[in-house]
Amino acid sequence: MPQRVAQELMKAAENVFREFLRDRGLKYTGEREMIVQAVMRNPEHFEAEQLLRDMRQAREKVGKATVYRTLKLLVECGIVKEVHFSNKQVHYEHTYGQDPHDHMVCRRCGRIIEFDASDVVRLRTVLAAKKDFKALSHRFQIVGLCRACVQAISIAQSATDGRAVNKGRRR
Amino acid sequence: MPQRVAQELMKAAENVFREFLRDRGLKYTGEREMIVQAVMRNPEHFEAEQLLRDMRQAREKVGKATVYRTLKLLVECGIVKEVHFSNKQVHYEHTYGQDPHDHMVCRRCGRIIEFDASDVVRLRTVLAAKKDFKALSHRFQIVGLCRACVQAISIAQSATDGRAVNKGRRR
DNA sequence: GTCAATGCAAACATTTTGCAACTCT
DNA sequence: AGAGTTGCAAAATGTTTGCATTGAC
Repeated sequence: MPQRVAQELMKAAENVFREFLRDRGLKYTGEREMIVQAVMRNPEHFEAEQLLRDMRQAREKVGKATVYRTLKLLVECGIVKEVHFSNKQVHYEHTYGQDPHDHMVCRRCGRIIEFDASDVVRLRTVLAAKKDFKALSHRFQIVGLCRACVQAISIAQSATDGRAVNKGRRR
Repeated sequence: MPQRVAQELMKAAENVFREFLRDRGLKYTGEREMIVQAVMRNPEHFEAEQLLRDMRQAREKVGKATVYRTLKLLVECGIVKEVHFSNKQVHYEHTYGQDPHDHMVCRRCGRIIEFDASDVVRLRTVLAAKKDFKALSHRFQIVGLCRACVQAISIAQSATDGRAVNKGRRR
């Protein structure tokens, strides 16, 4: 069943992309088709390099430049969104057919937890109004500790209670 | 008067940094001192290269690597915060002695508007609790249009009313 | 047939690192 | 004295670009 849904979503996304391209006089090439498909079958969050690896593993030959160029188009057309977690590379996520959400990022293990964005959307509108600003979108991440890591830390903590900890350590 | 406040803030920041370093067995070198000062006298938001340029203009000789290394320490110690506006390079801002705030970024002219973060802090706590997550900090930006740009656009809009616009354009 | 898209490699921009010389403490 | 720090230049990333060739419409 998820397989079926995924299939339909993928088709739908392909159509959206094709129309988007047609409207601008751009071409729906074989490469672009392969890339939308790869995006849609990739995990929720991915990076450009990862997508490329995935495609090459699937024996789909595309150039790195094409992947970057196409991702840009997919962002413009709203199928994919850029997310900036760390500051190394850009992360992408497919948003097509998904409810708007934002992320909590665990500082310790890197785990990503999604949550519904409607409260944030509500808040952004109120805040923007106060500054005569027109909010169109937002970037929001909550950084902290997931449950497992809170526990892990409190255990480590109690094991060293009363002793000096972490003094003089280097980077 | 702002000069006087700035002086005091700068001293205070220097002290915080010095203590932070001492606590970890690191050294408070001449270079590090120059860098904190440069940071504190720089505009609210800056990039590493900008800081370097600023320091060289002020005849303060430091290596690029040292600037990057020291900025990292300043972030750890809480005097400076990383902000990710675009995705080119990291932006920094000094947060020492400032009220927590977040940013609205105008999509058209790049203008940055700050706003008080307390509502966001409140919201992040509520949201985190629902997911068994412990919020420590957040990144939040509202992307949209500032007043001037909303106006500019609506004027441009009415000037081309009734004509086909922006079809078939390339990148 | 035309205009756009591709792939490659080279260019880029930013940040990090290895290492010998130096400097706080 | 000795651990930590510096600056330089080289390396590493991640992304973009120029251009000759190929392909969609």
